[in-house]
Amino acid sequence: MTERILKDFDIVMIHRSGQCFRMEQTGEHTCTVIAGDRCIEILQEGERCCFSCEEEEFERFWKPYFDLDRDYGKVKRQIDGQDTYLKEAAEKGWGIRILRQDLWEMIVSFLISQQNHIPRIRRCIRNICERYGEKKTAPNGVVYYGFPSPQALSQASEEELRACNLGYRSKYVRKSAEQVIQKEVDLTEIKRMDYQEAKQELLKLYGVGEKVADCICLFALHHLEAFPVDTHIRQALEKHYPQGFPDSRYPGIQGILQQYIFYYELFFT
DNA sequence: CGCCAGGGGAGCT
DNA sequence: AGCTCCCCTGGC
Repeated sequence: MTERILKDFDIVMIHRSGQCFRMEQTGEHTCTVIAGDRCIEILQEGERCCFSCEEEEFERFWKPYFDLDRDYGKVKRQIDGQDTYLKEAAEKGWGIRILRQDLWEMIVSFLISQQNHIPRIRRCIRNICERYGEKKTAPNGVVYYGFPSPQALSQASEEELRACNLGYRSKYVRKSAEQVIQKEVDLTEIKRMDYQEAKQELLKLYGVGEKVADCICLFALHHLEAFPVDTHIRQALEKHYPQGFPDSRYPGIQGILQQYIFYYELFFT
């Protein structure tokens, strides 16, 4: 068990922001998070947070995972005081953080996300994990499934993936898995690249376009300058930033602001 | 019940 | 650059 007082961190907000599809809210103040081959329970009451892991694992894995070394208060203070819309969005989205999730998992998750709702994305991912992932048991006895490897997913037939509810995205997942295995796209290399290079490389994957590539850059590679534009964001930009989002004012934190806007549009409009 | 949009992208023109 | 189809679930 690890206890911390954490400012600007709200586990329920992170869950609701929909960047992590393997997070489950189990109570008013509790969440379960599965990341890679780990599973953790988190209890939060105000700024008091309890993580069901040892100090060492918390420091080495979960602290970077939840981006706890970054000062999000500083991000808030950088927002243009005249920009009431963005200030409001940041206020309502307070506690959200940009996670550092697994690269392959984000590729598959955002391939599945297209033309899809968050509850269904979650269900699709649960299906493929239960079918193709490795079954594991947490120290507290909870059974969970790891995320299926590229090998495991490339061996699934398109029909089987459709049975997991992926629909026409099945062939995207299969082909991308194949491209990764063949090192046509090298995931290890991508992790070393800067934002622009990584994005170009990700666009080679079948089924990955601009928006999905940006989501992967943001949620797996932690390139905070990535600003994924989906239908919600596009509408918000047209309405509030007819001359375009002021990128140059917010170098290296656009992705965080995008999450505030996305969350605000999803829940408050 | 029917209708329709929903965290896009590929494959045409 | 613009258009159509991909699939299917939840909300109205």
